Amino acid sequence: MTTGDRPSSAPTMGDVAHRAGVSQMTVSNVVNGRTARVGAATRARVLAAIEELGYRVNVSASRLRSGRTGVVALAVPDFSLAYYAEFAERLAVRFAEAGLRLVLEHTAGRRESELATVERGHLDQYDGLALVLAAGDAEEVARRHPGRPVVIVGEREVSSSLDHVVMDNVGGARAATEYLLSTGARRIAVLGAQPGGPVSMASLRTRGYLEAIAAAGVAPDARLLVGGGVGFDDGARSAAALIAEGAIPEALLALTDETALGALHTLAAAGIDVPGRVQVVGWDGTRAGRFATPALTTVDPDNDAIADAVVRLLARRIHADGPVPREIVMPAARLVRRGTTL
Amino acid sequence: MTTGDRPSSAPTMGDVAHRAGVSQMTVSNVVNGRTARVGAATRARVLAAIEELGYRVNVSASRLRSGRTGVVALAVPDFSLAYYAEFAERLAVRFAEAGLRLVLEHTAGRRESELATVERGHLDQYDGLALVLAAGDAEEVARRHPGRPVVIVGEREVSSSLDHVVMDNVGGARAATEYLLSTGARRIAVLGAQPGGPVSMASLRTRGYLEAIAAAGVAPDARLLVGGGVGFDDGARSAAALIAEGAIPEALLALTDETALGALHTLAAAGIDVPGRVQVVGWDGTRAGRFATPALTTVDPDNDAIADAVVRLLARRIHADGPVPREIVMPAARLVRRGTTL
DNA sequence: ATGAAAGCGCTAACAC
DNA sequence: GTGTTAGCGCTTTCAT
Repeated sequence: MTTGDRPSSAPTMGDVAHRAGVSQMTVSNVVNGRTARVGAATRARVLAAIEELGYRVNVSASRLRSGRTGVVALAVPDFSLAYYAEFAERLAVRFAEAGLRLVLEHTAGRRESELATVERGHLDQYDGLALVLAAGDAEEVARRHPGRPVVIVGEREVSSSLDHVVMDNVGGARAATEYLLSTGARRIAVLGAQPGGPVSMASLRTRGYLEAIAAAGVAPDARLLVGGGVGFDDGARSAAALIAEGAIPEALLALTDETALGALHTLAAAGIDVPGRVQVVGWDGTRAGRFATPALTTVDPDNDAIADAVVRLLARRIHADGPVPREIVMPAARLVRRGTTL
Repeated sequence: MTTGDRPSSAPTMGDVAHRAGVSQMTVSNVVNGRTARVGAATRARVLAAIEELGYRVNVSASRLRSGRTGVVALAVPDFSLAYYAEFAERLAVRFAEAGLRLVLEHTAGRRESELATVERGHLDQYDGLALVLAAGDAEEVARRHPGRPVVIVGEREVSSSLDHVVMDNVGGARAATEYLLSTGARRIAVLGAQPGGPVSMASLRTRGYLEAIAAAGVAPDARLLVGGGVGFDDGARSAAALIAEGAIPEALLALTDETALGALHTLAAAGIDVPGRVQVVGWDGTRAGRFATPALTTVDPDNDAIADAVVRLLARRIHADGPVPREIVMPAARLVRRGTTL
C-alpha cells in the first residue's frame, strides 16, 4: 500500500527505477557497484529509492541472466562428522575473505547424490563447487563435463581433468604406523580397516599401514584388521571386540578421531591404561581429540593447507579469463604426538 | 558437435523439445512428473531425448518462473560447532524424507548476516528457511516480512509473527542446577556465564541457574560465574582459572558440551577427580560428550523433538494453501545423568 | 552517463 | 493430451 503500485509482492528493479526516475539499467549499475557508469547524484537518488522501497536484488533472476552468483558450494557426505564440519568452517571463513559466500550441500555419501551436484542445471547455481568424494569416482564426475569450476577433495590422485586436492592417506598411515613400531609395538590393530576392496579412505589408510608393517618385517594378522564404520560407536564396539578376544593389541590405529575417541571410551571403562598398556592414534586433527583425556595423538592431514588449496584452485578458475591448467595438490599428513602414545 | 546445433553450451528444454518433436511445455510436464498431462508414448520419446542430450533443468530459471525450488536452508552461526553440525544432519535426513533438499548457510553469528538470510531476494532461492538466531532479534527478523516460510530456532519465546522453536534454556539450567544441589553441592560454578545483559543463550541459562540456587537458599557468588566463550578452549581456560584461585567448586555447569569437555581436560591434567571432587555437567547431548571419559552428564535439549518441530512447521507452510496460524514449540530439556555427576 | 530492446530458460494460464 | 503465448526479474548489448 505504502510502496506504490505493487502492494503485496516484492519491489523489483523496475519499481526502484520508476521511483528514482531513471532507467532500470541505471539501478542495475548502482546495485552492482559499476560506479564509473553512474553519476554521483543519480547514484544517490537510486540508493534512496532502494532504501525507501526496501528493495533487494532477486538472486535467481540475476543468476539466470548473468550466470554469476557470488556463491560457491561445498558438498559433503555428512554435516555432523567433525572432520567435515571443521573443514567447512575453515572454508567458509576463507571464501568470505575472497568475497564469496559458501553454502553446504549434503550428499549422504551416495554416489548418485555426489554426481547430481555437478550436473549442469544444479551446478549453475554456483560459481564453483568443492566436492568431497566419498562414494563416487572422480573420473565419472569429470565425464559429466561440469560447466563450472569443480575441485575434488578426495582420497587419491586420479586421472581426471579436474583439479584435485588429495588426502595423504597412504603416507599418513605409514607415518603413524612407523611411529608405533618405533615405540616397540608389534601387534597394531586398525579400527575401521578395509583391506583390499575398492579405493576408499579406509582402503588407502589400511594399505599404508600394511606397507609400514611389511617394511618392518611384521607379519599382517587379519584379526587386527577390524572393519566397520568410523564413528564413535564403531570405535567403541571395535575396541570391545578386541578386548573380548583376550589378546589385546599393543596399539590401535583408528581411522578417524571419532573412532579413536570411541575406543578410548571403551578402554577407560575396561580399566586398560592408555598409553601404557595400549597406545591409540586417531586421524583428522579435530578439536575433540585435542581435548580428550589423555589428549589424542592423531594424524593431521594439514587441514589448513587443504582448505587453502581448495580456495585457491577454485578462485583462480572463477576469476580466470582463459583456460587454466589442471592442478593436483597433496599436502603431507603428519603425526601429531600427544598423550595416547608413548 | 554430436548433440546438434548447440555445440558447447548446455542443452535447454527447447533443444529437448525439438529433438523429441514436441512442444517445450510437454518437456516441462514430463520433467516435473505431471504424468496426467502427457501420453505414455510421448513421455517415452521425451525421456529418450533428455537422455541423449544429457539435459538437466536449469534450477535458476525454474525457480525464477515458478517460485518453487524444492530446497530449504538452515542458517547457522558456525558450521563446526558440534551442536549445529549434529542438528543440521538431523534436519537433512528429515527434510529428505519430506522430499526437500537442505542446504546450510553461514551467518558467522553476526546480526546483519542473520538478517540478510531473510531478505526477499535471498530467501527467494528457497522454499523455506530455518534460522538459528545467535546475535539478532526475532522481532527484527519478523519486521522484514520475509516472503517465504521462516522458522526461528532460538533462545526464547518472542512476540514476533514467525513460527518459533524455542530452546528450554531456563528450564534446562534449573533442572541441572537442582540436580547438583540435590547431590549436596553448594558451590556450583557456571562456565560461559553471562549474568544479566541482553537476552542470549548464555544469559538465559545463567538465569535458570540463579533461579535454582536462589530457590535453594544458596547465595550467588560472582566468582563462580565464569564468563568467556563456550568452546573447548574456553572451558579449559575457565577450569584452569578456577583451579588457580584455589577454591575449587564442587560442581561445574558448563553451558555447552564442548565447554565441559575442555574443562574435563584441564581437571584431568590437574589430577582432580571427576565426579568425586568436582562434578561436571555439559549441555547439548552431543556424541562427543557421550563418549568422553567419564561420560559427560549433559542437558539434552531434546534435539529430535526440535528437529521434528522445525521440519513440521516449515513443511506445513510450504504446502499450505491459505494462511497458517503461527505456532511456538518448546520441547522440554532434561538432564541426562552419566559419569561426570554423582 | 544513461536508456531501450532483447532475451537468459523456464512454467502459468489458457486454448484447442 | 498437447501447443501457444506471455513474462518471471534481471543483465547484455548497443545506441545515444
